Amino acid sequence: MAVEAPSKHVFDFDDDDDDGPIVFKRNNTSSSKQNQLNSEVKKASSQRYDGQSGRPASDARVLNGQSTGSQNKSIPPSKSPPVRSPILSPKSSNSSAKASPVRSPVVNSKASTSLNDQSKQAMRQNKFTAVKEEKSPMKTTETNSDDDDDDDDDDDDDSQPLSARLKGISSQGNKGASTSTPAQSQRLVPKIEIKVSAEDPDDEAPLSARFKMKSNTGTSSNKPYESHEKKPLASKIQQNGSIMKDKQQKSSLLSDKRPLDKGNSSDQSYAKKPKISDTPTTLKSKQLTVKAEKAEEDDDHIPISQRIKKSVSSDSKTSSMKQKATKVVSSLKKINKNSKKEMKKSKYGKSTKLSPSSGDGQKKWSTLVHNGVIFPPPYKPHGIKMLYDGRSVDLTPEQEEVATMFAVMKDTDYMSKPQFKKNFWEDWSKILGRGHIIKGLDKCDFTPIYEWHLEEKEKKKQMSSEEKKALKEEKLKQEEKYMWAIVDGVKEKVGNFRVEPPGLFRGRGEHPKMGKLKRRIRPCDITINIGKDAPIPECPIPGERWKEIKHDNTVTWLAFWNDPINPKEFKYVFLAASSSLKGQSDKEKYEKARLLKDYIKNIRATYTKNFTAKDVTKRQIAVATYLIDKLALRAGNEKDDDEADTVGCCTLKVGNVECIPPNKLKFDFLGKDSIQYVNTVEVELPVYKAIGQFQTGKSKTDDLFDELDTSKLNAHLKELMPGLTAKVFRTYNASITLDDMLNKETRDGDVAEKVVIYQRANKEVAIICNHQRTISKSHSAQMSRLTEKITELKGVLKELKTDLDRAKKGKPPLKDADGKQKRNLSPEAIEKKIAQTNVKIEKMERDMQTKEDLKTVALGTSKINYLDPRITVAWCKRHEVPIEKIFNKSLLAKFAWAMDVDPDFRF
DNA sequence: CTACAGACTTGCCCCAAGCCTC
DNA sequence: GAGGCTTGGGGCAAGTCTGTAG
Repeated sequence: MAVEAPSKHVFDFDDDDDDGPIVFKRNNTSSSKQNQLNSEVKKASSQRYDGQSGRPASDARVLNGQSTGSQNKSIPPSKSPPVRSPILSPKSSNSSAKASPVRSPVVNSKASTSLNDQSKQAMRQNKFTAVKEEKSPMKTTETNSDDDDDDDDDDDDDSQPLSARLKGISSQGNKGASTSTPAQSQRLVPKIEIKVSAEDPDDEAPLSARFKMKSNTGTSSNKPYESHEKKPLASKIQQNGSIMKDKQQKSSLLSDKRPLDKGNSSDQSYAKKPKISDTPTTLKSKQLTVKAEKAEEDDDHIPISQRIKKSVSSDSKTSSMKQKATKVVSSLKKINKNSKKEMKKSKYGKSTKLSPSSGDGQKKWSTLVHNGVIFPPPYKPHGIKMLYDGRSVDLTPEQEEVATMFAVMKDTDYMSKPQFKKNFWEDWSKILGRGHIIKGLDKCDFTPIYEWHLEEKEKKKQMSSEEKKALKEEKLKQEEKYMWAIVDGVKEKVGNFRVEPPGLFRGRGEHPKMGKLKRRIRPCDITINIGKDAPIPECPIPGERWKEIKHDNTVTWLAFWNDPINPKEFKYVFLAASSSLKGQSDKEKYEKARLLKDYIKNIRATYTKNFTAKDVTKRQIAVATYLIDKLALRAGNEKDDDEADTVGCCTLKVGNVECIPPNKLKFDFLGKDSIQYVNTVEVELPVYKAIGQFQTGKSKTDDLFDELDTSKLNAHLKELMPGLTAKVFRTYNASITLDDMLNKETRDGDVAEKVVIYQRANKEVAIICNHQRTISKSHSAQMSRLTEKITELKGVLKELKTDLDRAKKGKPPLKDADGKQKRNLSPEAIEKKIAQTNVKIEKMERDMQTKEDLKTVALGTSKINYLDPRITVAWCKRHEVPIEKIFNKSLLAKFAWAMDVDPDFRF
């Protein structure tokens, strides 16, 4: 494997999975990004840590945690025990996964969602209302200080998540508002101080720790050989984490490994250079500094409710929990060690920052080694003859291949789409050639091929598990070498190293190109990006060669080819989500969103003021920003005619918005992936009026915001906050909603109950973001089965009650349905049974409700992309919920960078 | 300033595995 | 042990956003 080759010094280490530290290194190391990350990290962690450091206890803890912390942790022996049962984790995952996905191409799922919509609306409405009140903007500006964690600020609702507001409106509105006040007062109290320390037994620590280990092993283990090399960072990390205690040293070593600038760079970051790039940097630096000082105030941003909780709970329980949590997570921490260090530094040094992540043009890596990509096997003709006009037709392998692509899609919705067939025919007929017998699709009968396909599928299914296993291993063996890359000396998983196979284009919605042939990609289509000193990957297809070899370390892709459907576009091969490169940018994304917290008040004030601006563009920007903020709409870039006709905020058409007096707007449009967005919301009157103005004199298909496009909008947003773009609002509102809901609604209870709270918050976010899924085909069957079971149980209950009455009178129970005599039980025993049955019924009814509620809501997308994992990790630590209950294995790997967060972390 | 190229992130669905129930 | 349901991850389409050339 490629990996070994590079081996570079560094590499070797991998073996030990333990070296958790590696991860850190990365962060540090990675040059530009690293910096950023570092900086961010610093913030984030530092914030809490550093920032807090100012603060009493917590800080201390943190610090310790970082460097020493690990030691401390290690101290508690308790840990070890917990570590073990890895098993748990899997289960947990299940639990977490609540919503099961269903598929079926329903476009309008939304309709079904009506309920959701309602709730949404409610929420939103609240928001709106709330918003208005908030207006007092000003603060922000000056405030810029962002802090990472905390900032102070306003207590206003601004900081609050939309959801909060919304809710507030609906029913709960009060909570938010009322609560808030008190909260503030309390907020300072916070946290930590109490942190008592840690003694807690880590027992609980659970899974996460173990998990990590596992995962590592898992990954690595699979591979026979080197556990070392192979292990993904994440795993390493985790392991490290767990191990860490002892290992700190190691970590250091590791860090050393990363020779690249990185390590240093990280330092720099600490140092904080005055930002390079953009504004963001500046901000950041500011933030940092500010933060330090502010520490106390910080919480202002936090929704009151949250604060309250913090303060309150924080005390004893919290602290203890924290400790525990910490421990649990501690393993993870190790990972972060480096980061922590950085943070510390940052504190001191604060300042600098790194360039913003994107770091355009910035160096993303110093050395990059990988093995290129793997191609799908060549087509193997099956020789099954399709029919044309009732007669079997001979096809060349090439013609047959494309015919098979079509035949196999027989039972999909695409077959009912004329556009699909038309495009397919256009491409296939070219391959058939002019004089071919087949003159059109109408007389084609692909059934023989379809049936052959079904048989093949069935054969595969019927293979013995040994055969399946052998096949799997064979595949793994072939792919092994492509699965890993070595970035700056660290082995990282590659995301999509398999070249896309040929097929028919499955565009979503009414895509004009659906059905077109996506031709086979060959080596001569592929550009490889690799380190200068790395060996160029051997072209896996004999006699062919790569299109081009590049050594561009300002980008993260390992390879790309032009999309055969749209040659102007590219298909990239990137590292996996668990890689530190991706982790860094993920973290940066969330830090930016957190930064928005400091500016949001001002931004809202600004757009509110501009609802009535004289200048139309200004007014449109104001209204668009409002919609993006309140409804979490996407920016809405312009699209070409050869793409599906979907819209986002800036591309809304007049017909997509209906004004309903006195001040409601009904939105109905197809958004990304042609998912319908339907929502009726109450808006502030000026917004309502402005929309009306934008609509007058236009036809339904005209642009609502005719003066606007995403670049203008984003340019404006950047004036308000460095680095701010439309999509940041989605991240911000999603994360702050989660943070707020979790903190408001979590109560004492068992883990399962807390998980339900989490799911509910997750669902709220999914609704805000309009993350839908199609209703499972078997949904209604499942529901009726549940209903039946419940009915049955109720029958049982009734019988039991009868038996109970009789038993009390000393009579024997009645015979059962089969006429058999039932066992004679004591009244106590029957009562117990009744109670058990009741519990069962309740649980089933709850499950049913959940299933119904989530039938069109997809929770996964927000979890993966919008919810700052630190919120979840910190909450888990605070409430002693094993992180595995919320994050599955891949999310744990993806969010390795967040595991070490302080339990007090608030978005 | 616009259009386009380029580089990522986000998003839904599919499907093989694993899990659960009977 | 079979069959149905759930899950996790892969696949790849479809967005966002930045930089640059003209």
